[in-house]
Amino acid sequence: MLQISRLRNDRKAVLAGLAKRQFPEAEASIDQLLQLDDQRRSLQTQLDNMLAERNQLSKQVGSLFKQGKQEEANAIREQVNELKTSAAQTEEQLTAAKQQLQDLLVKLPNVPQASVPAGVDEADNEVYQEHEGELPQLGEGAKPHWELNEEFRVFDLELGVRTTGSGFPLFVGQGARLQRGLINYFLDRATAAGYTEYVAPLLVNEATAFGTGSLPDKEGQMYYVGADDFYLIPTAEVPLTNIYRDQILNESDFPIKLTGYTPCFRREAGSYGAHVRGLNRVHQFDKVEIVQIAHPEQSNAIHLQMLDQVASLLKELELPFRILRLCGGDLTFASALTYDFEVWSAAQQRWLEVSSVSNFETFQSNRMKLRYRGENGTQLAHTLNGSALALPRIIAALMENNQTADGIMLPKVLHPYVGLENLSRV
RNA sequence: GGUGACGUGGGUGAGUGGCUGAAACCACCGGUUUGCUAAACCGGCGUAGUCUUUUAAGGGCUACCGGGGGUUCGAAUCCCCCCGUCACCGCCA
Repeated sequence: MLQISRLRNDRKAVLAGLAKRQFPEAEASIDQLLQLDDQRRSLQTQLDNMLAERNQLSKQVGSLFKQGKQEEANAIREQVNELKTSAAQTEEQLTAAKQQLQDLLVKLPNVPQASVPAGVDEADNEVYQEHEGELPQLGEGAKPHWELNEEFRVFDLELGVRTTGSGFPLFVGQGARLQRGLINYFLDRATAAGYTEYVAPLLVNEATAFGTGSLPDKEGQMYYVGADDFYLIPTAEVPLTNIYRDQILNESDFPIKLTGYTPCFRREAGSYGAHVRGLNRVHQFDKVEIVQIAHPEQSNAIHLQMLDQVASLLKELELPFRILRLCGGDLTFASALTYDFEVWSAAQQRWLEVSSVSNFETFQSNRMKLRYRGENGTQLAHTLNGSALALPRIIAALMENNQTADGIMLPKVLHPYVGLENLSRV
């Protein structure tokens, strides 16, 4: 959520930023917001004045009663009663204005940073870091992971259909073991980098879903448990970042680094068709997330450190990858700057997104009221997060890129974690 | 799920209708004292909104004592609903 003061003081820059997102209604929206805010302030002042008068009169009533001046006291009581009626009206108007303001404000997406390229969709993303060297070539007969899976049975989608529905894979035997090994490996690397590990709830309340910006923007994309009014988390970012909701930190608390492994649940409504085969797109998947709460002046540097963290994982996994800087049109609602990591799938001959690392600046913290005490009083902190990493596509890429006649070779770093050097045909 | 007790500032904890945005203590910050550290002493110390030509520091007002609603001239204090914590009972991986 953007701050009204920013819309007011920095209108031009905000508009220029939002233009990169293909958000044509920005100008009308902002004008209306500023108008509503003027209205809100004037009503607030009116109401405050009425309440001040009421308070003062009420005090008089008290002392008049003590002096035994009943009649005078009763006269003032009358007066206050009249005042109460008009104050109630003003308050109603104020509440309405605030509500309108809020409803409009939460629909404005974050302002992209200057470095974000303008653009409509993923075709306009900018390659931030190209893959070094040649992309690996597989021999004749190389198979995509869903075909390999027929021989290796790493996962089972049909079993998922039986228990739940499409897009809920089960991992089986060596596949389950690989999954468990990857989670431990990712968590070990995160904690080694100073992130504190949490095991967080997978169901969150509305305030939490709102805090990170999943509501109202992604309402239909989250699974919702109506009986208890809970949402299934689409990422560990949601519970982890909200740990600090409504907090006022000290500058010395920075940086705050959190990590956690969770399953993630996404309805992915409307995303059927091409490129959703096998593990490419599923409703439930596992992910290790890293989150940082940062001082505003440090968030961009921290963002780059987080990129290094993710890059080092992919290097150790020996997977060819590149880093994209997302264009305005591809940026998620809450993000000011996002880098995507894509791993090359040699068998599918395409890049698969495996991680997204974003700086939200004050967009989430303004919703969460996550502040710190700084030199200029209390101000909003910055929040950042990234996947380090999401499992299914990593598994897909490992399967595809490392297929040999002797099985699927696992990178060295995973040997102790998985207890296997390669996956075998079953 | 049932019954009971409770929910006050970063913490402990006073406060049952006006003089309480809230005592006291602890923590924290600044200072005095001090070989160093500690102790002692003095001072400061909530958040948010709004108004204000405050040169700057600021000042005024409003709201907030789990959340929402009500009673009253006036609510942390009384009433109702909800949420949470704890204890016991029930159920249970």
